Amino acid sequence: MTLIGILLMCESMAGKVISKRLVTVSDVARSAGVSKATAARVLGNYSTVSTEVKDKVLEAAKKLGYQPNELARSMTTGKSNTIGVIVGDIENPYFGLAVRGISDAAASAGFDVVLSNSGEDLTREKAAVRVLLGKRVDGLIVAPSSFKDVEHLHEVQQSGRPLVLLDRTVQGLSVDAVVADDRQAALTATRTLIDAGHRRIAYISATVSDDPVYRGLHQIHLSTVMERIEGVLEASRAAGIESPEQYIRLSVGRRGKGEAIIADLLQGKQRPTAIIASDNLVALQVFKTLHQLGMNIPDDVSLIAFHDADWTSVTSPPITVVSQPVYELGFESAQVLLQRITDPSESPRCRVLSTHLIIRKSVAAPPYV
Amino acid sequence: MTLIGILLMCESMAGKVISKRLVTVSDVARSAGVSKATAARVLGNYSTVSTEVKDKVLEAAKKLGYQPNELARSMTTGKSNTIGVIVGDIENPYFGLAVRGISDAAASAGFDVVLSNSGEDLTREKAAVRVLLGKRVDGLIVAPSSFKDVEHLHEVQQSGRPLVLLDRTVQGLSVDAVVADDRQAALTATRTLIDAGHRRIAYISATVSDDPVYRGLHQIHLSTVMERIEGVLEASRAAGIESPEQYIRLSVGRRGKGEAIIADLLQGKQRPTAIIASDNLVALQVFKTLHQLGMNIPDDVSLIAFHDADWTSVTSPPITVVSQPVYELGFESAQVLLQRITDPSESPRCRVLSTHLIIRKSVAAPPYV
DNA sequence: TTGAAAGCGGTACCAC
DNA sequence: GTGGTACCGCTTTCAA
Repeated sequence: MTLIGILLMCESMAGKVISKRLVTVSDVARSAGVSKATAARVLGNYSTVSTEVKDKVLEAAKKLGYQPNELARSMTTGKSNTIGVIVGDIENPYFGLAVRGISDAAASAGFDVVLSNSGEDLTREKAAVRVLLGKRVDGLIVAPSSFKDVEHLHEVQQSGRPLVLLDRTVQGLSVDAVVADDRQAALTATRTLIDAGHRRIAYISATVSDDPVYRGLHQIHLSTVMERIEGVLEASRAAGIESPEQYIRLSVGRRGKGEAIIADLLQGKQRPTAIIASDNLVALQVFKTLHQLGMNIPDDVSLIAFHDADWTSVTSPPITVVSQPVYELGFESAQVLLQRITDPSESPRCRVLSTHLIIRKSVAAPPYV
Repeated sequence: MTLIGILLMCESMAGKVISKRLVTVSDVARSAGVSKATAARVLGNYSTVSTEVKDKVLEAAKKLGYQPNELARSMTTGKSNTIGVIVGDIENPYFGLAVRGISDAAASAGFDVVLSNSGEDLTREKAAVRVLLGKRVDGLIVAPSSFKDVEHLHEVQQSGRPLVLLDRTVQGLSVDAVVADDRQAALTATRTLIDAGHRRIAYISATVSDDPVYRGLHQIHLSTVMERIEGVLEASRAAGIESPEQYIRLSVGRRGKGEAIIADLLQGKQRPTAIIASDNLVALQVFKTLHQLGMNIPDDVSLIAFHDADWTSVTSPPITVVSQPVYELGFESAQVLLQRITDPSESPRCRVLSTHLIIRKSVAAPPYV
């Protein structure tokens, strides 16, 4: 019916269909025989208008198929009712779930979400920040791909729009953040393995690095990775394990030679007897590599993976995992952001959501102690 | 350095920090001692400006920390350089992957992506369409949650902005679409099971319905589901199987009593000997239920699942799957959309991307033939 | 309660 | 090559 209205209008205009020109407040006003201001008042429902005039305008609006131009609206008000989100990799179920948390929180507050994918690339992340800021989002949620280079995040703050960090923190910036207790999680996971008798424990991360062999913190760009490595090392050292860092490997991402790196690690003579995988993609690669090598979980190698993806319970053996409150991470970060948008006065806080270990069947005593 | 510029400016303004007011073209023009028009020309890099003036403007812009207001830009040009995307469930890795395809295609053409989540809810989908249209996206990619109710999609077309359907088609609307060959896929999967000796083949879908038992096509809202059911039934009938529809079940989604529905189905006296799962979430539930029931794959029940999620190869047994070109579905749909944005003249086409079966170990002969 | 008009921050067309 | 200015579609004073 609305559609018919549009068609009629278009055709009535000198007989030829004009589909480009959209219906504006002025059009509605003219059609309803009132001023533009009055029409605007009822269409944007602010101020007060007499009931009869209001009806008249509404009717005209419906007849013409009026749709407000949010761009124009945002331009005058300065608010877009939109929050920008920049994640590392939307293909990763981890972020998918977090984004749903964000969407849900935003939607229930009447906010829209604009999503950008940085691909864990700092350059793209910076570009995304510029774009989103350019679109005048009311606030930004970012999972920063580097905790070292934060100039662009600083610019967000300078623009006066609130910023919330998701999943990861950065250095040298006073900003709200919602993260998981990665250090503690790594500590717990490592201790669990140590308690089971392991002394050679590998941590395998997907984080990119020139060298897959860990040489030091300078290779690390993600706060989560750093936290976890520190957690692993702390637990190891507390147990008197010597040079535990020799078993750390990086760059085991989606597109790379991850399985080769894992195979190398497992074929050294002093091979690890247990592996902690930084996410389930890494866990998957460990699984496949182990299978190819004819090794068994948990008899030959024990495994603990970060992130309780739903499938980790149906493998054989089912995988012991660090369960992270991913949805909550997203939901909470959006909550914080919306709060800051409403009232920017409060000072930044870092919220740490806790994880817990879900014990399944992928951890056992090491093959030879 | 940019930041310092901003700070200086703010502080130089009567000593108090003014963070609200953003730098505009006029500000830059004034600072550079040129007209607004000239400044605009270099800042928006159109038309021609002498090199020296250009440098002067650029310098002033950098000093003040000018950031273009894309909203204003879009308003005058009528283009936002943004495409809107509405998917059913971003948490589903299937859509996550498709969205990455879309993002990649869009990014390489200099377009941004605004994402909305319908949650497979028609009302939310309609709202999302309105919002995105209101934000003046240049085009829309939608995975429609119903092929029957398409009024809102019609409105998109009426607005003059191109629309591309992703993964699913609708009825009564001439529109571009990029989908997989679901019917053919279901046909092939079913035949594979029939060839293995199965006569009682269940199709289990996540699509919501009041009644988990299939009574007829009127329960179905998704074109993909319809296509697949038809494929299953056609292959079954061709093999002389009687009333194959008795084994179809619906509503086995994330939040529901999916496992109970599956358990019921498997405990009937004429239980199916093979199952086709509509996605890997369903497959997962089948896996778990079977395990609880003490049944084995493939000895007691054979399984074929739609979507080759990475984990389906590490279960035991690894699952035979219908591999869908999900990333390509997204990438291609964006390509088509961008093409339509550039040149709206061509008439709509439906592109069907082909799937293929990946044989693994979850299919065997039925337990008793 | 209603109307007229001044912006918001750009673009684009017009003279000069 | 540059400057002046009329828009884009809406919100928001300010008067009437």
